[in-house]
Amino acid sequence: MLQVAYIKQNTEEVKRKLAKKHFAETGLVDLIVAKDEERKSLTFRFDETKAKINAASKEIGGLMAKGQKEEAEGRKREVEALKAELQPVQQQLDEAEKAVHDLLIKLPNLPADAVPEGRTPADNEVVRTGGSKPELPAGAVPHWDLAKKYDLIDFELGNKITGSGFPVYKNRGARLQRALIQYFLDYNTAAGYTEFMPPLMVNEASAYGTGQLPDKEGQMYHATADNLYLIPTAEVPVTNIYRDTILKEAELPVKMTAYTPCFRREAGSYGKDVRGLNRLHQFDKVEIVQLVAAERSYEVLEEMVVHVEKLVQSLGLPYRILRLCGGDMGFASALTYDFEVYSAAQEKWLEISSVSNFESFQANRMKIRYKNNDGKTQLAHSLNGSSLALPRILACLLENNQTENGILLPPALQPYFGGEMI
RNA sequence: GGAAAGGUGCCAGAGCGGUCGAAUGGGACGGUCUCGAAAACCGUUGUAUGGGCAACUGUACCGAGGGUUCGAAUCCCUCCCUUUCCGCCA
Repeated sequence: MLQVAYIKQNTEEVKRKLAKKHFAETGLVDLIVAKDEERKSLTFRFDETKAKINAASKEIGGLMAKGQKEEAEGRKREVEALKAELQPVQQQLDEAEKAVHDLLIKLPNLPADAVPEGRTPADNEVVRTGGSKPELPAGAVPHWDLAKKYDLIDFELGNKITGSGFPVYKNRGARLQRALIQYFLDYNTAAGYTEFMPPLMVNEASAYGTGQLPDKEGQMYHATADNLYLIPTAEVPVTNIYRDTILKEAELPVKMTAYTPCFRREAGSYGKDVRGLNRLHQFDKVEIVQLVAAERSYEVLEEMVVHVEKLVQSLGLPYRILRLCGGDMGFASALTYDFEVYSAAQEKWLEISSVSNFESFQANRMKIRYKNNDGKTQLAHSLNGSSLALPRILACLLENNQTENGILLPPALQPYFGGEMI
């Protein structure tokens, strides 16, 4: 959520930046400014009247103590009148506050200057590429065939137990998942991230905090009997650890990592790219989250990108890093880098990580603040990224490393898996 | 699921319906002392939002939302949550 004060001071800039994100309703900006002015003057009137009432009530206390009953009664009638006067003001004030808030949460975060212009994924900017596309042996097949051939994943069984998009990993497929999770977590903790195992269900306040609610409600599985949501990413419970807290600047940066399954209803998913592991309702992911001082967030973003990049490199996968254009970015993000790896048999780039700086957008919703060294309290900046999402990594590992004798695992993974080949 | 208790500041923990933003203790921070540290002593230790150049000051906030009252942390109602005991159970 953007800060009203910022919007009021930089109205034109806000509109221009929203346009870059292809946010259509820039008229909301003027509405917010107007509503907030209304809120402010109502607040003034409310406070003024309330101050009179409080003062009079105090006097009544004194008069009663001295036994001056008639005087007290007189003051009481005055207060009654003031209260009648206050009542409609209070009502209007409540409405104005709610209106400002309801408008504010409709605005997406502003894109950073580095964000490329553009509307669709085709406009994303390739920042770097690495690795090289492998020469596949004759008769190379996509991962869903390999998964069957080596008995690693049973998609049909998942259909039976739950439904499509819930694969069952088995044998060395399950073992490889475990190895990847362990490897990713070790890699992250070695870089100073503290490991968490958070709840996989969150309450409304948490889902609101990271921006899943109110707009993206359809994306989450909702346990209505208890009003809890299955997490679409570890970002939700992990970032919410610090909801409503004021840190000391010395405590920053807060670096957290967590492995969790992620659940996505993907309500609006188009029937494309859904084969095999490409798009699932439940998948595993290791996430990294940082809370940092405002001045440092872009520096940290680059650090996180390099961190993820080295991890991808260690898996020996061909990859590219994209800077997302205004139209393709997420609602809450100010700058996002997507990582894609090349799935050689499908001949497709698959997104396996998204690293974003949210600046103070999430922190403002969650009230994550820090007291800086001058003693001033301000909003922290939050960042997160996948490090990494498992299914598509698995798909690439299988496809890119297939040989006639089996699948050769990258050296970094072998000790975790306990073998070289599948 | 049944029964009971309770939700107050960073934590613990007081709080006859009026002067309570809230005692006290601990912690943290600053200072005195010290070669340095500990101890001791002194001081500081809210958030949000208005007004003011500032000093300062108004308002709101004691789980959330309503209500009673001139006045609510204190009384009433609803909801949420926590703890303990019983039941069930990995």
